Amino acid sequence: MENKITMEKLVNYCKQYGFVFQGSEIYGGLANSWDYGPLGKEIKENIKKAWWQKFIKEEKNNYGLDAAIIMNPEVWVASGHVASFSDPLIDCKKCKTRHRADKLIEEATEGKETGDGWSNEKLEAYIKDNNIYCPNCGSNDFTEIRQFNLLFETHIGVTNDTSSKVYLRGETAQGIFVNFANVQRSMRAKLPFGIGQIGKAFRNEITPGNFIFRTREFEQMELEYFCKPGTDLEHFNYWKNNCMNFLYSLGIKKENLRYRDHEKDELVFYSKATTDIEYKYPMGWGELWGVADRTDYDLTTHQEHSKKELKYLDSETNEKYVPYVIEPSVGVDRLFLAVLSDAYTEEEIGENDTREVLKISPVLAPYKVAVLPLAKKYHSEKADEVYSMLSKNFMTSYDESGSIGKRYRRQDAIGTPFCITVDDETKNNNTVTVRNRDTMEQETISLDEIIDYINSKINF
RNA sequence: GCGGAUGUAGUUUAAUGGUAGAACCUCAGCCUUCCAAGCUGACUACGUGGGUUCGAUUCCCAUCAUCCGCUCCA
Repeated sequence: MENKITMEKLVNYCKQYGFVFQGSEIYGGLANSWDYGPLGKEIKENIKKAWWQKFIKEEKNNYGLDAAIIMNPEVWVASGHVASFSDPLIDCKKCKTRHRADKLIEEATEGKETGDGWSNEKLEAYIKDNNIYCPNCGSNDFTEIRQFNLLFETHIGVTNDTSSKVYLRGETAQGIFVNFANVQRSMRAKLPFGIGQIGKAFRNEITPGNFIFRTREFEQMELEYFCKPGTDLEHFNYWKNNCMNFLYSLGIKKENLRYRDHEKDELVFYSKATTDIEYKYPMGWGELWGVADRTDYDLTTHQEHSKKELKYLDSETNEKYVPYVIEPSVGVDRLFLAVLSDAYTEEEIGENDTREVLKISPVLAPYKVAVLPLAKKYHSEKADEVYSMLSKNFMTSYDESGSIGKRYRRQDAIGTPFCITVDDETKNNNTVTVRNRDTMEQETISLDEIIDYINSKINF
């Protein structure tokens, strides 16, 4: 039975309840920028906390890092981002198709000229002088070449001279690679070990879209797991499984998850093998988590460019080598999108009655508990006390407006797992009624036990 | 970046060359002691900027944003 939410509905839902708003909305927005509202911020934080718990805290040999967003620009030259993040693109004025200028030349000359490393002027001149035609419509009326560099550029200092040009990081991974030796030494780490990082990355995507699925500013949770060459496949498979199990543990439905191995011709140049964990988003299957065997590409290239040795001395064999690295990389925003679209449900209860329920894991729920005085007039004061007590332990919501049923529905819609009703019994016997989001069942619990009770249900 | 479509309260929508009506939501009051009750009232909208016109939410242009397709996707 498919109960899949449409993207349009999800966007409205997110706005309505304060999960995600359009960025800079009162100024007409900014394309593909989104702001996380009060509830979205909580979920995002919980997602990051869960990842950190699983991939850093609970792994004996994994360490955390928080590297700078703006790095020495040489980092991006070394990594290959500056060169291959930018393609010389050219548009056919007649049929409006877009082509890569170097590929046009390569195809037209059947490989005699590749256009590799040519300046834009040279590419343009060659296309003009040699009457290279648009493969789509046969015209040779092209626009000028435009360089699309996926890295955001900015400048350090007040003058915009090129020497001060820097980039916003296009991935958090490079911060890890350049700190490989620092972490290894300071933590006295032995292979295999991992370094993980959560942080923002920036890419000037040509076509972002699908809500928060692809944006120009996004947050990554990346682990770089360093290992001895030759053992990489074993670790690759281990992390593939681990990532999938993590998703299961967050309550994401198995039928909405799958592995997809990259084909040989699809692999990026540095990678030996890549498997995506895909999720069935409202718009269809799409990448959620990429697990890549990056070999020793990154450390080797940084070693060459920085002239600093990034080898590991294996104390067992007395060998020195550049470790291989397995990279499981997931976007916080994509995981957020997956979690929300997976949890959103419209449930029929009784005849002609539905309730909106966010069946999100209690671990990720923005509010863990809501305090509801049964009758505002008689129970608000006591409910305040209960709120004060709970809010020291949990994200707690408070609502005294409307009927009790209405308030349950509001909490259902934002995924609060427990509603605590304060009534005369609370005043007289120190007990509250706890109502469960999923079962809609109630039980009576003493106020003395309530914190332990909730804790037992929401811990990861 | 190209092509197409769209743009009215938070949401869904109605009508109109003479500045807009509703439903849901929200809020307040009355009522109400456990699953969207009722009554009364309140708040809130023509994406933005130009142009045509006596007068534009309506027509035209630009712009911004969203959606679909193309392109791209370290």
